Amino acid sequence: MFSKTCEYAIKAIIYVAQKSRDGSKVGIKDISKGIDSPEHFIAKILQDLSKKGLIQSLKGPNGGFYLDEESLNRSLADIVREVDGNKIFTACGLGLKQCNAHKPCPIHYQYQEIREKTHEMLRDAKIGAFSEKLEQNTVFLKR
Amino acid sequence: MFSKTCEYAIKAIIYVAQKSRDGSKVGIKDISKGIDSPEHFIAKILQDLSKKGLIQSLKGPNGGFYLDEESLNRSLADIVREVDGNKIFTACGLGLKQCNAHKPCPIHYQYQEIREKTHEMLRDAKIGAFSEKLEQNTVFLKR
DNA sequence: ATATTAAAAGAGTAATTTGTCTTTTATTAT
DNA sequence: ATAATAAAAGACAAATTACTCTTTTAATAT
Repeated sequence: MFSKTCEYAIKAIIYVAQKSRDGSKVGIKDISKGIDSPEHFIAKILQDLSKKGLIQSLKGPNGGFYLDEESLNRSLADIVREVDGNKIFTACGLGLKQCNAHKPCPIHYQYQEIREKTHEMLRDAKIGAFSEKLEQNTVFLKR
Repeated sequence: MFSKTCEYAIKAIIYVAQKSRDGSKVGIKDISKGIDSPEHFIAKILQDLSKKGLIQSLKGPNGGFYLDEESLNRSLADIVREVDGNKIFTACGLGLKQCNAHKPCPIHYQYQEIREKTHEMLRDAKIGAFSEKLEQNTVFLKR
């Protein structure tokens, strides 16, 4: 479904969203442990997301990653689009470059439905919405 | 969604299904052109599928690939399972090793639905069912 | 029997994705 | 100002996926 990079990105952002609710900032080590990902790898990923404005950061003591209001209101679809591109929302299931109602692949219409459902699910999943469930341990980011 | 290998496998099998309806056999070059794939690569893939019994082959003059009755009655799900494994039907959307109703990831239930729809679509898609549409040019395997 | 045909097998290379390590830059507390 | 902290940046390394090329084996037609 998603690349490893994208999986880590999603988990990291959800993790930071919850951990920085009180205004504090979250360090790489904390994040990497919290989502069970390679430390330097997630560092790279967050640098990219930071450049793209999907996460905020501050260097130095008491520095770390956090999310501003805008970032909190984003959906998983926004993250996925930035990290994996929009092929998951648009590409043909069999890899055809041109695949549409006029010249459909054998699974065009069936896969279109799945793409739409996927898009819907990611669009409806707002970053900020998971914090409470994480807090209450009714959803998890590792294991 | 699928690996390149799996995309080629699906297209090749559907192609062979149609082309060998009259009892003839289809050569690698023909297949590779018919589905627009690298010739030697699809050769490797078909060797594997042949070992696994998802496609039949015969060497020598007038040899090539074809599908027996059993193979024609298989679904795309069977091919996908053999080529990419069953992670597409079972794995967690965020890559968690343990992810279930008891310890769900943030998108567990939503993604479960998508997995089920995907499974359903592939299970219902029988290899033999595409031949007529291909013949009539209402579905396509390349471009 | 022999030449021809076409898949099977094997041994690579190339590209992409995933992950690691080291150095630099920015921020803050003292 | 200086030391400490933590992200940014850059250069690799490993693993996986995608693809290529050559040789061998099996079947068939003559």
